[in-house]
Amino acid sequence: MRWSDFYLFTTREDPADAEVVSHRLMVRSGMLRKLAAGIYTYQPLGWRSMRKLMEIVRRELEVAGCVELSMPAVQPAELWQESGRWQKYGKELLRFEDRHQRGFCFGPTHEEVITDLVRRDVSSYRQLPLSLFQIQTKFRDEIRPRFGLMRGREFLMKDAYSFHADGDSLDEAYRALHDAYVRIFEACELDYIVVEADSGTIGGSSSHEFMVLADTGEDAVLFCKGSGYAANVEKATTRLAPPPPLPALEEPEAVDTPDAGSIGAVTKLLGVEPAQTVKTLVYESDKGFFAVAIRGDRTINEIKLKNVTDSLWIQLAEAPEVERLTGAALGYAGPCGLPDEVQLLVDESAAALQSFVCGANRTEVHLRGVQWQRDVGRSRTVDVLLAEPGDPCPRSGQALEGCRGIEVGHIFKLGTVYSSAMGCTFADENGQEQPMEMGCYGLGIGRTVAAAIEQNHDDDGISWPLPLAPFTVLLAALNPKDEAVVRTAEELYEQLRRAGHDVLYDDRDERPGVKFKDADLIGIPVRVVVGARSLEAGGVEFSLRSDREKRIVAVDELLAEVGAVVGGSSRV
RNA sequence: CGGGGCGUAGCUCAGCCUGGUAGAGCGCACGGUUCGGGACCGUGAGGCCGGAGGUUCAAAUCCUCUCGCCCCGACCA
Repeated sequence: MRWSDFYLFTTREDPADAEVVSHRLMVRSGMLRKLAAGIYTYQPLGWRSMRKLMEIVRRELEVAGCVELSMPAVQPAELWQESGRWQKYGKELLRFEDRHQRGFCFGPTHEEVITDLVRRDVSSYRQLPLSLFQIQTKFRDEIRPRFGLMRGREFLMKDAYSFHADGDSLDEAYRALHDAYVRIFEACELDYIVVEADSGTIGGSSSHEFMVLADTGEDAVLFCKGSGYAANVEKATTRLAPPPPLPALEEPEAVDTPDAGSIGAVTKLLGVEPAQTVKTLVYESDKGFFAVAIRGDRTINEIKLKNVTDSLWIQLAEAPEVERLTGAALGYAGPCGLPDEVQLLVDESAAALQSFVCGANRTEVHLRGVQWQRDVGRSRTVDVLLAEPGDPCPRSGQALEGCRGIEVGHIFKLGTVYSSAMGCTFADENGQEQPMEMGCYGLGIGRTVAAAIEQNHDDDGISWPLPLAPFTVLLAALNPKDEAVVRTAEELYEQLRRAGHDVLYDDRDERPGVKFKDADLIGIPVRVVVGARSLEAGGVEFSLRSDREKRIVAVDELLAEVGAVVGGSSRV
């Protein structure tokens, strides 16, 4: 491709509204342009990288036995009402009506559509298992789109769905997709880890996320090198060591604790460790009020809390509400003697304490020597603890390490959640009707490309991993008025093209400095510069974006040099 | 939705506090000098100062309302 024929316009200045590197560089390099919040045009250069990734994804999914199809972006409300998600999905689901006032939404995901398709076509165990995928534009009306392609509203996603007669078959497909994802991210040369994940509104049992490691990642991950355990903090568990026990008392003792509405103040006043106390927080949800008791030094994981309470939404109750329910000022809530309308949940970390200090549900009073069995009413023990770096690994007991990641892939075992709700059934060997076991497997196309930039850039611009580079070779003719330079460059351009290389030929009438700066910015892996100076030195200048070490290569050896780095043809 | 910030030329921004009728750099066009790391000189085009209302002799500037965008939080494949 000749630059002069291509559609590629770089900018010198950073865009005012871009924060993270990938967003900034994609805009500056002419890959991406915002149309509205979270909605972008992929300019030709950006689209080429997306296409490279899509080809890798297609290749590996087909190896894993998936078949490509394409489903509508606009979906009828009835399907979503049938699965129950028309109510459940919230404001992220972009809903609208057609001219006949029929309800529609712009698909944020396609479980309903695919389940509807398969239930119409498939009726026997003999037709199973099946795996289908598409690469398609989704829309989620995110509360806060940000970071360019990392969290857009409209975005490209590869989504795959599998259908099975039994759980073993689902396990098999799940593993096959897992392995395909591994091959995809390996092929992209990305640094990533696979973590256990919360399954969110999609629902279902088992779930793993593929995280590209990056400090700008939106997700926090905990992992243990010893055991291989790795989980999103939303999901991560730990095995906390109990604190030194406090002496048992005959009965709880009320202590005046003026101005001690926080764990810090209470522990100071009573001379105990935060870990020897229990703090109680009151939550409000669509399932009513919950008091959550957790060890005083720890934080509640609200994702886990939402899951264990099976609620659509849950949030800390407002102060007046808390005061009404506990009969005490904020900061003095405790597990003893709560009204019936409040359900008590006790985190395992708190349940493990034999004798502890907690709020008395009386303003400026705490209790000490409280014991669960003896002093606290009906409660449910749950895991709602936010695990933190340094906590013991649930498998090996070694300290967990923390890092941040960009979620680029997420795979779920859905079980029969959708097939049951929507009557996607088959006849088994005995002629009995059964709901199909389902899996679903997402992979963010734009997000992966953005993640690749987060991981591969420097102060001057992008440094593409070869497989995702929009072009693999940049050929620059430095002085387009110098006949020898132009002749050599044109000849090399033809040679490289004929050899099947994806070559961008910078034939613009620009000063050398501009060409070099642009070359660094757009980050094509292999750079070949033809200039009067290089010709004098006996050839053309050859360098890699990754190290930028330049050397002169004879014109007739260039093809071999490029081939040695790039391999064979790489065109999209 | 809560908190904070920003909307002025294609882009990045100054001007606003203290009202007097529009600026810079980059980019663009033309001419000249340059030509291996975002050149220089000259000339020029380009703005309903996000929108609506108000105050005022006079509003980019002050007030009210609105729309859009960004950041933090809650939320999310």
